[in-house]
Amino acid sequence: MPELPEVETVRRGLAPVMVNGLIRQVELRRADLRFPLPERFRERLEGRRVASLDRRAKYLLARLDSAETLIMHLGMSGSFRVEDGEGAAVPGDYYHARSKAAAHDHVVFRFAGGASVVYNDPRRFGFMDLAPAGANDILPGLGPEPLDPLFDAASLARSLAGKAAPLKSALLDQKIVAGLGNIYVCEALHRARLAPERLAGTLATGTGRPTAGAERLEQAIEEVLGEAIAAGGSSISDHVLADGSLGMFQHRFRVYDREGEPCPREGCGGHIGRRVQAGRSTFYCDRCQR
DNA sequence: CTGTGTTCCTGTTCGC
DNA sequence: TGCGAACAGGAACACA
Repeated sequence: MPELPEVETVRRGLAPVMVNGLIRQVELRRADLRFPLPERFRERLEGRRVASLDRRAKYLLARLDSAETLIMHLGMSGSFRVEDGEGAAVPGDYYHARSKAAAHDHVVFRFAGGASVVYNDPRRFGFMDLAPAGANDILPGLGPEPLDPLFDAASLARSLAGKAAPLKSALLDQKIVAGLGNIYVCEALHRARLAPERLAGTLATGTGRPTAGAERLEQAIEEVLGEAIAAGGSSISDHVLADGSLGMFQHRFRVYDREGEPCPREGCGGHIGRRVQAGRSTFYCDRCQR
């Protein structure tokens, strides 16, 4: 489920509970998620205080006062919710979250003071790991953060230079830009008026100067991610905020899951098509994306 | 090295 | 209504 905006939304929801919180107890309801949980997972967490909760790409990183880092990835269907001491949710539209909960609650972090953070993940594509103290390059191979000022059209064009892969595949590649998934790649390409099957290398030039297409794409990525974060992410089926409420950006999709509808671009007159690329559905306007 | 296809798992939706 | 097939936001891995 979650791409960068959803993970960032989750981070903001969890931060008030987790940051400076003391992990009193960890309950594991199974020994593995997508991968086995790391050695001595409970022992390394219990009694530790969370110094900060960061996000890198689609990963949540809880820095502990032991200098270890708890790495969490939500996979396709993972979500967190916050409960108070009695097992009821903090205020919010909890009903939605509750209906899916319980059966797939895999990990519970209980904090001193009574709040709990519960990880739920029906498909179990998510995972958690602990990076030891002093580990450098905790998440190797990830490309730039798209909302980092260092990410600009020139660096994007450089990353795409020489690539024979279609833009759709290239943007899903976390080494090129970190944090985009199927939805936001489709949305960014539409905003940039670039066809998903266009070859990535065509956005670079020999001179190192970015093309107009690369400029538009970089702008579109920043814009769509920023708007999505402001809307609390997109709730397709699983994404909920930590208080159980829903993200709203799914109502603002221009192409994703809109096959057959008219292109929302003013004066375009095209229609939204769907095709499978790299095994995933790609939605695009058949007229204004080139 | 590059790019594509498969796979992990469960739940929901769609067509007959 | 019931049932099987297709499909779903990710990413590691195998393979050509």
